[in-house]
Amino acid sequence: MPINSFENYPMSWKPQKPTDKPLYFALADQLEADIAGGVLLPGTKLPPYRELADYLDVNVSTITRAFKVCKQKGLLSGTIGSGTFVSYDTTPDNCMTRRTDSSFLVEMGPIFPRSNTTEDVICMLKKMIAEPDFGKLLQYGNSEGNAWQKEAAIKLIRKAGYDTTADRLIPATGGQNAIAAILTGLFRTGDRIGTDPLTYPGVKTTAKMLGIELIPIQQENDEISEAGLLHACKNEHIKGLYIMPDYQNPTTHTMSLSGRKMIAKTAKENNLIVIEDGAHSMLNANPLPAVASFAPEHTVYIASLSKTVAPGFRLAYVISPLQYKSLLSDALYNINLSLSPFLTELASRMIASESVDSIIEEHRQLTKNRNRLVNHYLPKHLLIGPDECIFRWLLLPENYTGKEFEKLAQQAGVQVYASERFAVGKAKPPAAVRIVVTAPETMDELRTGLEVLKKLISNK
Amino acid sequence: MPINSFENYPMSWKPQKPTDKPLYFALADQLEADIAGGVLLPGTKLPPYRELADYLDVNVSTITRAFKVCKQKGLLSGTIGSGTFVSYDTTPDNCMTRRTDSSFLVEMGPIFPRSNTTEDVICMLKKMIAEPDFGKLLQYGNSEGNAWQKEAAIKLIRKAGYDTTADRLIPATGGQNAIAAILTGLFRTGDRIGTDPLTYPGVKTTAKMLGIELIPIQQENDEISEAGLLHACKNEHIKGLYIMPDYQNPTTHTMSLSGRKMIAKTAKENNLIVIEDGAHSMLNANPLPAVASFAPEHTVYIASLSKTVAPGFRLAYVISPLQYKSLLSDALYNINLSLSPFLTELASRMIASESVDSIIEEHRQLTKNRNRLVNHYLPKHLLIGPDECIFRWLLLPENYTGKEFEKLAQQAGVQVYASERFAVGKAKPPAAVRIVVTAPETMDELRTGLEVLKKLISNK
DNA sequence: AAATTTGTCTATTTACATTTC
DNA sequence: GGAAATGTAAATAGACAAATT
Repeated sequence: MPINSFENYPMSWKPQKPTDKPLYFALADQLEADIAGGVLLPGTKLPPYRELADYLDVNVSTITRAFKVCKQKGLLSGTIGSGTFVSYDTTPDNCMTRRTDSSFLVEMGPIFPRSNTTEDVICMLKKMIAEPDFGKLLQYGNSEGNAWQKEAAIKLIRKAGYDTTADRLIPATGGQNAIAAILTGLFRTGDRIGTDPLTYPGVKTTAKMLGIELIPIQQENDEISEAGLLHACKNEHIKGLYIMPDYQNPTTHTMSLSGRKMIAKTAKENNLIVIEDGAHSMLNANPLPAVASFAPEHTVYIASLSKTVAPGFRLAYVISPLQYKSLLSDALYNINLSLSPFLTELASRMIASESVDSIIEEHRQLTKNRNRLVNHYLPKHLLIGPDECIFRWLLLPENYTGKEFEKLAQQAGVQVYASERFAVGKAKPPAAVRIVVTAPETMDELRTGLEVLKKLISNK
Repeated sequence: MPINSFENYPMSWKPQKPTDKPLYFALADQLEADIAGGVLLPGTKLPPYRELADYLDVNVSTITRAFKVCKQKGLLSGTIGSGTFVSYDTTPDNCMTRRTDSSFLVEMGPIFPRSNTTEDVICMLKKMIAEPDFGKLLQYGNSEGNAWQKEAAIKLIRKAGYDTTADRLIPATGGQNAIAAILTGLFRTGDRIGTDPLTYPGVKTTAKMLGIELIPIQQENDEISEAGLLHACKNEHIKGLYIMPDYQNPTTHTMSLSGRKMIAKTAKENNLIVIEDGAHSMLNANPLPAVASFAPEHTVYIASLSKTVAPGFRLAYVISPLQYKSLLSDALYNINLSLSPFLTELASRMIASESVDSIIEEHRQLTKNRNRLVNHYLPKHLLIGPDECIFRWLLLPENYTGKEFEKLAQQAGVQVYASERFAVGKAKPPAAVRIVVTAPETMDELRTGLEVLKKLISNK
């Protein structure tokens, strides 16, 4: 029997004690239902384990076990000393690809590059078809890709700030595919990975699916701090760290050289697996060296070739430390079996072609042009991010939350993504939204969208 | 302190008690190392939990926990009453795609279809390139695929024995990709899935990676028996069942109508998720109805379109019960983001084209022709499987194990796959190998391979 | 047929380390 | 700066159920 009566003490959550199901299981279920049902709001502090245990007349460990289930689902986030909180990173609708039913919306939500390579691709295709060996590309391929394809990739990746070798390359069908393979191949349910407090939602959903806990790392000057990282290594036992050093999604922040070196050093000293997502590194004409350059044996680098050069071709490379190569190869094999040799060949030829530099440059120009329009419409002091970045981070006036703004914008016909979509853990996300400047089909559409956003901001 | 001295009792495994690491962890590690190192051979019976606990002077539960880790890795397999055994399903080299360095080998190991559609594809490509909307196929696609593509797929899947609707279809990049998505989306670490005692290795490796335990189901007349399935539901708490009803890999068995109905019925009654792999269903000109036909709300059907019609195009469809649709869509999104719209369009057009029937028929003829040659070389009483199947199951004479035979064949220049590669759990796999008759590039190569196999069989 | 063997599972015990106040 | 609050995790206890003998 409970010793104290808690009827006088306000408890933020009062679960029922079940009779049929296992206790820990039933508690986890109730908690999940109450979070989903809005009974428990993000940021809510839950009662201490011992208090709950006392209230239900069970042992502390039973509470621990119940809460662990929810933590692996990304619903809770706790710290010794301060307590357990409901996470902000609930992701009801996280779809990042274009909705089919929303042609009436100005789309500035999901990240779409806008590069027109149609003519070049057609030209390349015609050449390929005419070659005598074309038929071979329609059979099953080997899983590795061939030598010249890798060399072409290496040449391109060098431009993104990482100089590597062919024996470390493993092809994947796009950056998200690479992330999924890395998380399944190198991590297991219950493992923890550090991230920025706001991070790419594709990592959030995948980690959630696999039961991997994401731990937000404390920042300083908008990037991961040494103290925060060390703290997470020591106290949260993180096994890996996911970062996007160039034009971080969604904050657009580019990590300093010293920050990169610090992460490399810390990774080596604490045997961390750094997952470095180079998704946007190619946008930069003069990128800083990748973290992988400083710690190649502790960094898995993701080079997404589809973004600028060959959109829609679904080709990325994982550049693996030698120690993890076979695990990663196996994981990619388990997920994909093999890539389409035809598509790989086509994408590789595009990458290796003479026009590749001009394609990239053209894309940069287009992005700058669009951003000029964005700068024109939106107030400078609220708009974060350089003109080369294909998305911007828009801070909101007082009394808006990102979520509210997203909804209002949607009602006004413009899709943007609120900061809540990117939030990891219990910390309240800032009032901000991400706007993808290259997503609207035309300049006119972009203008329409910006006008709506401008009006919404001025209203408050 | 241990009460008894076990020095007089032979214990099949005597672990060290560690001092530094956690007990359960260290024990799991030792066990894994000893299995990998050959100290513990497949089939070995380990000491009972209580005996080990007594010997190490720890609690039974500690042993349970240590062994659980290994079970999730597929290394152990235990039953109440009979004890714990080292599994046969160790998979050192399970790569099913063509090796790059083995052009000197006659390849009859991995499953390659051999269908020549080059001319048709070139024709289709030329048409597509000329169309004004071609450029759209090079952008990011929506994740769902469009309506006519789905209709084309449905028409084809109907020929494989399952009549379904477009709202259940989710595209994937090939059958293995579909399996990975189903296992990550609908199952979690620690869940159990029933399989045939010999099953497709792609499921084995993926399950192992995800910590999902595969439970072999007892058979009767070469297919899963009702008693065996019920037993696994009740006692092993399986949450799913993986089956390949047509030309089962590797035994070539095609499941009876009553077997299909039994599985559908049992799945409904026990709320099982049946994963029905239709990989080879299209090989059959008159297939029986799919299990999914009898239990559409409990069966996730995998329709692999790449195998016969569009090899190398990496297109498959997951046909999902409505209750699991969003979980599976999310999982495929997390793994792939989206498919290449270009490749999907190309493959879909091939599937929808008028020549699709003749392509399939041609492939069937080719397979039959090759199998006639196989029948000619190998003894009838050892050779399992119909002439329409692209692989055969070769029983071996006494004193061979599959593994030994595979090795000898390899040394003689022929690659086949031993039964051990397909084995699940502790049961000793039969002495047999799988030979893929469509894998060799030419008829001559096939003949060369068969001559080698024939000689090896006669020698003993 | 009953007793014994054997694995499974939830909940508890206990020690521990960090953060907060 | 020390005590209290708080979460973590390994190991144990004990009830349970199936398979074997």
